Amino acid sequence: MKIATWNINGVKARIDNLLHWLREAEPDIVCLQEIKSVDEQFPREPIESLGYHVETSGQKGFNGVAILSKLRFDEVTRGLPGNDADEQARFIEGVFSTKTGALRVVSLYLPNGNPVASEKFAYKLGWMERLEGWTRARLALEEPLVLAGDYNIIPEPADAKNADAWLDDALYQPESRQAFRRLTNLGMTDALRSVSDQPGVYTFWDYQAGAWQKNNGIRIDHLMLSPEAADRLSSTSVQKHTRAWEKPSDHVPVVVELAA
DNA sequence: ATGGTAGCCGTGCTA
Repeated sequence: MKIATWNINGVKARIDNLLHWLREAEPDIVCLQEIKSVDEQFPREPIESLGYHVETSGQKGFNGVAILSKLRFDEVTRGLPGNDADEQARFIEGVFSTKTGALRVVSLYLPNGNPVASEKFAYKLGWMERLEGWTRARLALEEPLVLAGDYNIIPEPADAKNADAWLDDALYQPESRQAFRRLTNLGMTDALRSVSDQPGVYTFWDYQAGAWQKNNGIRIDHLMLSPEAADRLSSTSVQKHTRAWEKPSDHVPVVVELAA
């Protein structure tokens, strides 16, 4: 079972790349972020033609998440609970039936939070607090759970080419990193980190200032696994080659393979 | 080096 996350940075602008990658990598479940599309405009037909079921939570212009799955959805839930005033499309949960039981997969797009001295950073921290509460409740189910997405968090210095350059950035604030660690402390496993703690594994390279050419990247796209999912983790992969494609997203897909 | 690029949608906002 191959489960992927990819911040696509505009699904309509990226549809050719997405279809090419789906054919090449053949993932079973794909979590997309920043689809930047309303649900009605999401290019679902060519994706469905490749054998995927499609569930979206979009909004106009920015944000928006989706899950593509070769398995049928048993349940779909949109939105992270805990703030009725929050209208940003950043969270969608799908439940699937596998040979070994239920599998829960979330596609999340955590707020960027910049600039730090703004209500945007407070929104980010509030969102993370809600995510922590949601995760604690879901962990009580003792099911395989994959929380996949763009966390907009650099967990450790080794997750940036030049961590010092991010000291004033919301992605690398102590509060952001602490909130990420709280997910780990609840029992969630950072899939990539658990396979290797080698530095220099990045998932995002800015379009600006030749970041890709200089390998000036950061690791901010994460798949967090419940114990029941982590027990089945067999491999991980960062699909770095897609960053060199024509019209690339600034993020690349990250894939985990779970046994059975 | 306080710029630079990209998407969406409309001439600004978000990242």
